[in-house]
Amino acid sequence: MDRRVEKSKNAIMEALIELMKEKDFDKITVNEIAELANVNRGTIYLHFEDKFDLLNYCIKTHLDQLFKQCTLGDDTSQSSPKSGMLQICNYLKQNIYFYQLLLKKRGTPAFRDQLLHRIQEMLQEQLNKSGIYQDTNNEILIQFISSATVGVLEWWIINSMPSSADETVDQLWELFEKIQVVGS
Amino acid sequence: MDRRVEKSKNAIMEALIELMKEKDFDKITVNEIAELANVNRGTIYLHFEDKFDLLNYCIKTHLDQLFKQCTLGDDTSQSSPKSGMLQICNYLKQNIYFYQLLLKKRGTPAFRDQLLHRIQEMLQEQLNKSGIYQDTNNEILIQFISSATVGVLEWWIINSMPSSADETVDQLWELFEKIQVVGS
DNA sequence: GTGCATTTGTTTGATAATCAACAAAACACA
DNA sequence: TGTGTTTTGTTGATTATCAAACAAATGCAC
Repeated sequence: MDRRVEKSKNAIMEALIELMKEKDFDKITVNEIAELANVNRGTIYLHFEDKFDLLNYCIKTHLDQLFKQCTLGDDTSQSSPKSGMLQICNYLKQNIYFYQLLLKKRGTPAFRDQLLHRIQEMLQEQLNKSGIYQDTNNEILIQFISSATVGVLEWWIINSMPSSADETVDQLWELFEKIQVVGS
Repeated sequence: MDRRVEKSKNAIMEALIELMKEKDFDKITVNEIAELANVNRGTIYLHFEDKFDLLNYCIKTHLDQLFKQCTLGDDTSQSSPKSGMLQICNYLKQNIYFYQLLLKKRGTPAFRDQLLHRIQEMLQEQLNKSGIYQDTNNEILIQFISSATVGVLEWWIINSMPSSADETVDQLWELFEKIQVVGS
């Protein structure tokens, strides 16, 4: 990708996030974003459909980073689903401000949706690998687990992570074991 | 000025300064600057003759900022030459790392020269205003005072500002009074 | 509602920055 | 000294960004 588009996109994304710290998403004007990003307003429309497209791209980029960083450890000895989840939690912790912002502020169910989708994909992959639960309806199972997981993560983030990452994942895994979706 | 050239120039300048913290000026390659600035190498040549031109521009920009900020207080009640010098010292203090870098590292007598020149201009203006010493040779006087002043500043900066700004300016002014270049 | 101001998307031509390639200069080193 | 490598400046073709202007849509006060 051309240096220029990368720089512009980054500046625009950062500007949006910065502005979202101060005011509601739909109170933010494209002009403000352009100004803070130090970019011509037209440049924003060059890369994004509109404000909403920009927000989605923003979220996507951050989730990309999260999942990339967390599957990066796959080549090490530790690559169990549980350690993957622990990595995710630790990454969330590092960027708590950003994720809290996206979950607390209304107007961004898009974030929850994308996160849910990612978790579902991750689970699907894990299930295919492990081969367990081959006989049951995977759709329902995935829906069940992913919703539960995202719910817990959502709670964990919004409440400023009252329990430690390890503790949280441990408890989560205990529940999984009870459902017998992971080896007890 | 076009947004793009400002952004590029700033990135390039910052990159050079960043690199000068680590290695000697003439060991720095244009490629490195471009890389760190995240700018095409050609872009550097678009704005600057070469490395040396860039360095001079760097220094000029920073001195511009210094003197602009320090003559900005002119509309307030305090605008005496002494308070001006105090402002300069305080500004130098704020950016000590940068100025120390330029004075300590060899290969940048350009900085001392530019600073001296600025001080001389400043003095010239002050002398024209006040009208004192009309009868003596202004050239020599300016040379004398500016050299002395820059010398003191140089010492002050290189030695990590061992005395406070007020203290330093007070002492400097005491000497000026002895030469009767300012009212005692 | 009516009018006024702001915001949105889009378009224009002009310009800056990009990449890739190049020859010449400077450098390293056997 | 000669040779291979790095760095330097420069070039040409292409793309991204710019500023300014515009009509349509939206919002807001009265």
